[in-house]
Amino acid sequence: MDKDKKKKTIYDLAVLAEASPSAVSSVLNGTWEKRRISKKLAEKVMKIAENQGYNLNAQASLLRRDKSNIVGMIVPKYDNRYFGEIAEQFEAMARSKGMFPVVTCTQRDPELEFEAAKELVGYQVECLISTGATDPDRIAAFCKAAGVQALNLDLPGKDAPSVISDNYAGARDLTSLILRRCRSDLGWEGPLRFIGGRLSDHNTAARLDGFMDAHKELGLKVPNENIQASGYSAKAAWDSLKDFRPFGPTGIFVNSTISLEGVVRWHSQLSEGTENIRFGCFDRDPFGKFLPGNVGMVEQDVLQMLEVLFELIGQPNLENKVTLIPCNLEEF
Amino acid sequence: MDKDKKKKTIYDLAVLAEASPSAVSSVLNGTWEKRRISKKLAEKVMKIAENQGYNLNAQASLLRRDKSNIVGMIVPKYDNRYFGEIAEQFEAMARSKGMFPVVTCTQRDPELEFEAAKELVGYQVECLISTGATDPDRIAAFCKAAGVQALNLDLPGKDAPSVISDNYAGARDLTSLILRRCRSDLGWEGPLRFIGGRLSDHNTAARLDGFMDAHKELGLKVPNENIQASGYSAKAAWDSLKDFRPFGPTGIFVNSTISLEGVVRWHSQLSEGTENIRFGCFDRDPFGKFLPGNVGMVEQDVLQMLEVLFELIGQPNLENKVTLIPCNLEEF
DNA sequence: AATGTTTGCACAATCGATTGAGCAAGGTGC
DNA sequence: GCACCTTGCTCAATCGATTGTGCAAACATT
Repeated sequence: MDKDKKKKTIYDLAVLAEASPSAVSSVLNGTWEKRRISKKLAEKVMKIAENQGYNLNAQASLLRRDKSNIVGMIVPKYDNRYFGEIAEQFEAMARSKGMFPVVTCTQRDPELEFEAAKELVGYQVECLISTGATDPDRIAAFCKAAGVQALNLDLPGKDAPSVISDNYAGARDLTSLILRRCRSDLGWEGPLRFIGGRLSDHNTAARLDGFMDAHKELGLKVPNENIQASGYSAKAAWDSLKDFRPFGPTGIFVNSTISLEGVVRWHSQLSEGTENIRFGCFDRDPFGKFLPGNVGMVEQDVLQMLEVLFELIGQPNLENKVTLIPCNLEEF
Repeated sequence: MDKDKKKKTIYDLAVLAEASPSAVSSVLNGTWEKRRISKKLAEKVMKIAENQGYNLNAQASLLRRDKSNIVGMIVPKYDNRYFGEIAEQFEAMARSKGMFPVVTCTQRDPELEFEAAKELVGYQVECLISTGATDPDRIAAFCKAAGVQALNLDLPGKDAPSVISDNYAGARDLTSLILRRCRSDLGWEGPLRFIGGRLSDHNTAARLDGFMDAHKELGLKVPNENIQASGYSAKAAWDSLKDFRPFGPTGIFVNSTISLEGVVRWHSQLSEGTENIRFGCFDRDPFGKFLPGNVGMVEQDVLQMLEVLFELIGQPNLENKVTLIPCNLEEF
C-alpha cells in the first residue's frame, strides 16, 4: 500500500482497475455520470483509490482546468483580533462556498505585499484580496494585467472595489462617547488627544475627520499638538505620551489596539491622577473592557464586511467603488 | 501589453524573443548560464518578460519539478497572540529560507484539520506542520503514505517529531508564583483552582501535573473540585466560575488567554472581594499585565520553537521524539 | 584541410489530470 | 435484416514549464 514513497496517480489506479486513466479521472472528480461511466466501474475505482491512499495532484488538475477556485488574501499582521478574525472568517466562508483560501501575512511591508501578491497570482488565484495594504493600487494593476480579480478590504484603493469600515462615523461616535464620559465622570470638557496610526493612511485620516467633527459639534477646538498619529506600534504610542503628565482630567482617542498597548503602559506607570483619565479605542479587544479608564471600543463588523466582499468575488465589470460598513460601538 | 486578459506564457515570450520556449524558460528560472544561453539572449528575454508582465505559472512549474519548496501549516485559531505569532513567524522564517509557506486555520475541528491536511498534500507541500492538532497522528499517517514529511508543533504526536513547550515546568513555575503571591499579597496559602482546557489534551494534562507538583512542594492538597478543565472557550471558563463567590482570598491558575477572558469577566462582576483574588495565566497577552489581580503570565517561546522546527524540516529519517522548549514566566 | 572542441541554442518528452471526440457492443424499432 | 440509438468506455490532445539530448555553427588545433 505505502511501500514506495511516491504518490499514486490516476495512471496507477487505472492499471489496478483495468480501466483507462480518463475513466479514473472522471470517477474521482465526479463527472463520471456525465461521461457515462458505469456505476460498477465507478465504485471499483473509488474503492481502489481509497485503498491506495490516492490524493489528487492539485497542480496537475489546476493546470488543465480553467477555474482554480483559489481565492488569495494578503493580511498585514496577526497581532490583533481584527485581522485575526478577518483571516479566520475569510477562510471559513471561502470553504463554505467551495473555494480554497490561501491567506498570507505581509508584515506591513510594501515590497512583501507585492511579492506575495505576485506569488498568489502565480498560483492561479481567481481573486486576490488586499487587506490593509499599503499600496493596493499597485497590486490591482498587476492583477488586472494578469486577468485576475482584485479587491480591497479594510483600506480602500482606486483601482479595485473596496470594502471598508465606516471609519469616519465610528470615530465620531467614539469621540463623542469619550467626551461625554469625560464630562459625566470627570466634569471635564475636552478636547481629547488622538494617539496612533498614520495620517497618510486613509483610515487614520477618516477617523481624524470624525474625531474633529465630534469636537466641532460641541464647539470644541483641538490644538494641533493633540494629534499624535505617530505610527502603528505600541512603542510609538508610548513615546508620544511618555513625557505627558496630565494636570487634572484628560481624555484620549486611541487609534488601534496596538497603540492601546502603549497607552495603557503609560497609564499604568503614571504615579498619580490615573483615575482622572478616560480613553476609548478604535478596534476591539476582549480584555479592553477591563482596563481602568477605558470607556468604549469600536468593533469593526468583520462578518458584514466579508459578506459584502464575497458577493463581489467572481462578479465581472465591477465599479471601483468603496462600500462602507458601519461599526459597532461598545460602551463600558 | 495587457490588451487581452490571458496570462502570458513562455510560448508567448518565445515568439516575441524569436527564441525557443526552453531558452525562455531557462532564462527565467536562472539556469540559463548552466544551459549556455548567451547573455545577449538572456537579457532580451528578461526585458520582454518584464514588458509583457510575465508571471510564472506555479502549477505548471511545480508539476514538472521534483521539489516544490512549499511548506504547509495548519493552525487551530487566530484568536490569540500565541497562534498568531506562530503563523506570522512561520511565514517569515519560511520565506527567509526560500520556501513558500501556506498556513490554514482549522477552527479546532478534527475533520477540517484532516481535510485541510489532505488539500495541502495535494498542493505538493514538502512538509506539513500540524499545530495544536486534535489528531496529529492521523495526519502523520496520511503524510507518510504520500511520502510527505510531517511535523507536530504545540501538541505532540506519536507518529511524527514534535516540538512543544515545556508545559509541565511552565505550569509548575506559574503555580508557584501564584501561590507565593497569594501568600505575600493576601496572607493566604492555597490551594489554587485550575480553570480551562481539557484533560484529554496533552498540554492541559502536563500543565495540571505541574500545577499539582507545585502544590505538593508546599505540602498542599488540591481537592478535585478545584480542577475545572471544562473547555477552551471564554464562556466555559465563566460557566465554571459563575456560581463561585469566594469567602476571602482565592487564587486561580488560568489555562489559556481565552479562558482568561471568562475569568476576568467573572472577576469584574463580583460585587465584593475582588481585591482578595490573585491569578496567573498560561500564555501571554499584552493587556494581561494590566488586569487587576493578575500576577504573571507564561510566554511560550515561539521563536525558539520555530527555530528548532525549521531545523527538522527536510531532514530524512528523524526519530519521532518530542522536543521540549522552555517557557518564559513574566511576573507582574 | 581534417579533426576536435566549445558555444548557443532547439527539440521533444515529461509531469498528472482533464476533456472533446470517437468507437465498439448491445439494444430497439420496423 | 437494416438503420439508428444508447451505453460504456478509450484515445489523444492539452494545460505551461522543465530538462536530457542533440545538433549546427564557430572556433581552435595540428
